[in-house]
Amino acid sequence: MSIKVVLVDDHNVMREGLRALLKNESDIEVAGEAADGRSAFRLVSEIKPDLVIMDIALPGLNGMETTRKIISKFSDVKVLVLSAYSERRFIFRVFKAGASGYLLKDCAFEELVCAIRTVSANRIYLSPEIADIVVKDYLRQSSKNNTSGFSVLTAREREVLQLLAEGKTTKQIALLLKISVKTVETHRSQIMDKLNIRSIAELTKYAIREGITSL
Amino acid sequence: MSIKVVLVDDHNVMREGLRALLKNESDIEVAGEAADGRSAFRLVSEIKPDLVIMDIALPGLNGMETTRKIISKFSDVKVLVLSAYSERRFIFRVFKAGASGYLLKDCAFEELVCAIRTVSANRIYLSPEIADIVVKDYLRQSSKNNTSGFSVLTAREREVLQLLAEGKTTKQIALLLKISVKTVETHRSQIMDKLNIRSIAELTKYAIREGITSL
DNA sequence: CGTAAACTCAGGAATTTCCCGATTGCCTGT
DNA sequence: ACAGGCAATCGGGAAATTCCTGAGTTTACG
Repeated sequence: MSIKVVLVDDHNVMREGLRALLKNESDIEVAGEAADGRSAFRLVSEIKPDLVIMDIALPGLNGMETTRKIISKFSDVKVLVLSAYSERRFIFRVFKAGASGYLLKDCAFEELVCAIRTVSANRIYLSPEIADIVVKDYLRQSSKNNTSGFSVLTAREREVLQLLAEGKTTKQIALLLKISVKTVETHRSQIMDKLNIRSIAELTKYAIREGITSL
Repeated sequence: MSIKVVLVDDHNVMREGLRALLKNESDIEVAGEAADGRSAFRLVSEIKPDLVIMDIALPGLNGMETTRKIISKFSDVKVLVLSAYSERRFIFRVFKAGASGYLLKDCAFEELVCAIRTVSANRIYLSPEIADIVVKDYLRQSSKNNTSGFSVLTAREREVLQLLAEGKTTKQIALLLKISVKTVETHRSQIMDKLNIRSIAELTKYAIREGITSL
C-alpha cells in the first residue's frame, strides 16, 4: 500500500513541482494539497493521510501551529516539515509540536523522498544541517529552554544584544551599562557562541526576528 | 527550436520541481540551474540561455542585481522573475533592472509556462496580481517615488551592502568580488557616509528595509 | 575633450576583536 | 555547610579591522 501524502505550502508552483516529482515514486501518492494552515487542518481531517509535508511560513496559521493542531487530533498522522528556515527556534518548536522530520527546501529531491519513507516508517528524519544544530543544542544541554531562543540568552546578554542590534559600539554599551569594555566583549562573544552567529549583521537579523529590536 | 531556460533559485527542491514540471513542455528546455546570483551570472555567460527564471531572494547577489548584471551584459537574454514577494519596491526595481516578466510563486504552473512563452516572444508578462499593482502605481504616477534611497547607492555599493548585511567580513567580500580589501573598505565607508549610518547593525536594518537582503 | 562620477587601491595610525585566563557572588543538590 | 555550575565581571596582549587621507583609472556624457 502506498503512502498517502498531503502537501502544504503557500506557493502553488512549489506544490505542483513536488507533486510532479513525487508522481514518479510508485509508493507515494499525493492525496491533496493546501495553501494555508487552516485549510490544511480541514483537509487532513477529511482524508486522513499518512503523512503531511508542511511548510513553516504559512498565512493565517503557521506551520508549527498547524502541526500542533494536526498531531494533537490525529496522533498517527506524520508531519514532515520542509522549510526554508534552519533557525533553532523553528526546529525546536516543530518537534515540540510533534513533527517527525525536518528538512530544508535547499535539499535534493532524493533526500525528500528518503525522508518521506523514513518518517512513514515511524522513524524521525533529520537532514544533516538540522541534525548538526540539534546535536549542538543537545551537547549544550540547552534544548529544554529553546522555546523561543529567547531563553538561551541570559537577561544581561539580551540586554547587550539589543544594544548591539541598535548599532551601539562596544564602548558605548560599556558606558551605558557602566561596565568595562572587556565585559561587553565577553557578553558579545558569549551571545555569538550560543547563537552560532559570527557577525553583527546576522546578530541584528536575529534580534529583529526575536523581537529584541525593530527595524 | 525550443526555449533554452536557466533556473535560478536558492532552494534545491524548487529548482528540481520546476525542472520536472518543465520537462513535459516540449518547447522548453532547462539548460542549467544556479543557487545564487553570482553563479547565475557565470552560468548565463557560459551557456547564453534564451531566458532566466529568477528568484529575488538569493544569497550573495540578489535577484534584482543579478538581473541588472545579466541584462547589461547580455541584452538579449530575457529574465522572468518568479518571486514570493509582491511588494512594490521589488517589482519596480526588477523592471528597472531590465526584467521582462514578474510572477508570484503562488501562481499556477500553467501560468508560469504561459509567461515563459510570452516573454521569450519578446513581450512583457505580468501576472494579474502584479499587473494590478503596476497599474495602480502608474495611475498614481508614483513610480518615481519608489526608488526611496535606492538610487543614492551605486550598483557596486548595493552589491557590497548586501554582502555586509549577510554577515560577510570585509575580507570575505574582497575575495568574493576579487577586489582588494581596501576597495571594499572604501565602498563600505562610502555607503555609510551616504546613508549617514555608522554601524553594521543599522546598515543591516537598512538593507532589510530596502529589500537588499532578507531576514 | 574635459569633467564628474564610479571603481579601484595603499600607507599608517587608531581602534576593536579575539583568545587566553581569572575572580566574585549566587543558586542548587546532597 | 559545601561542591559545583553558572552568570557577571575584568584584564593582557597579539591579531585583525577600521578609520583617515590621498590618489590612479576607467566610464559616461555634454
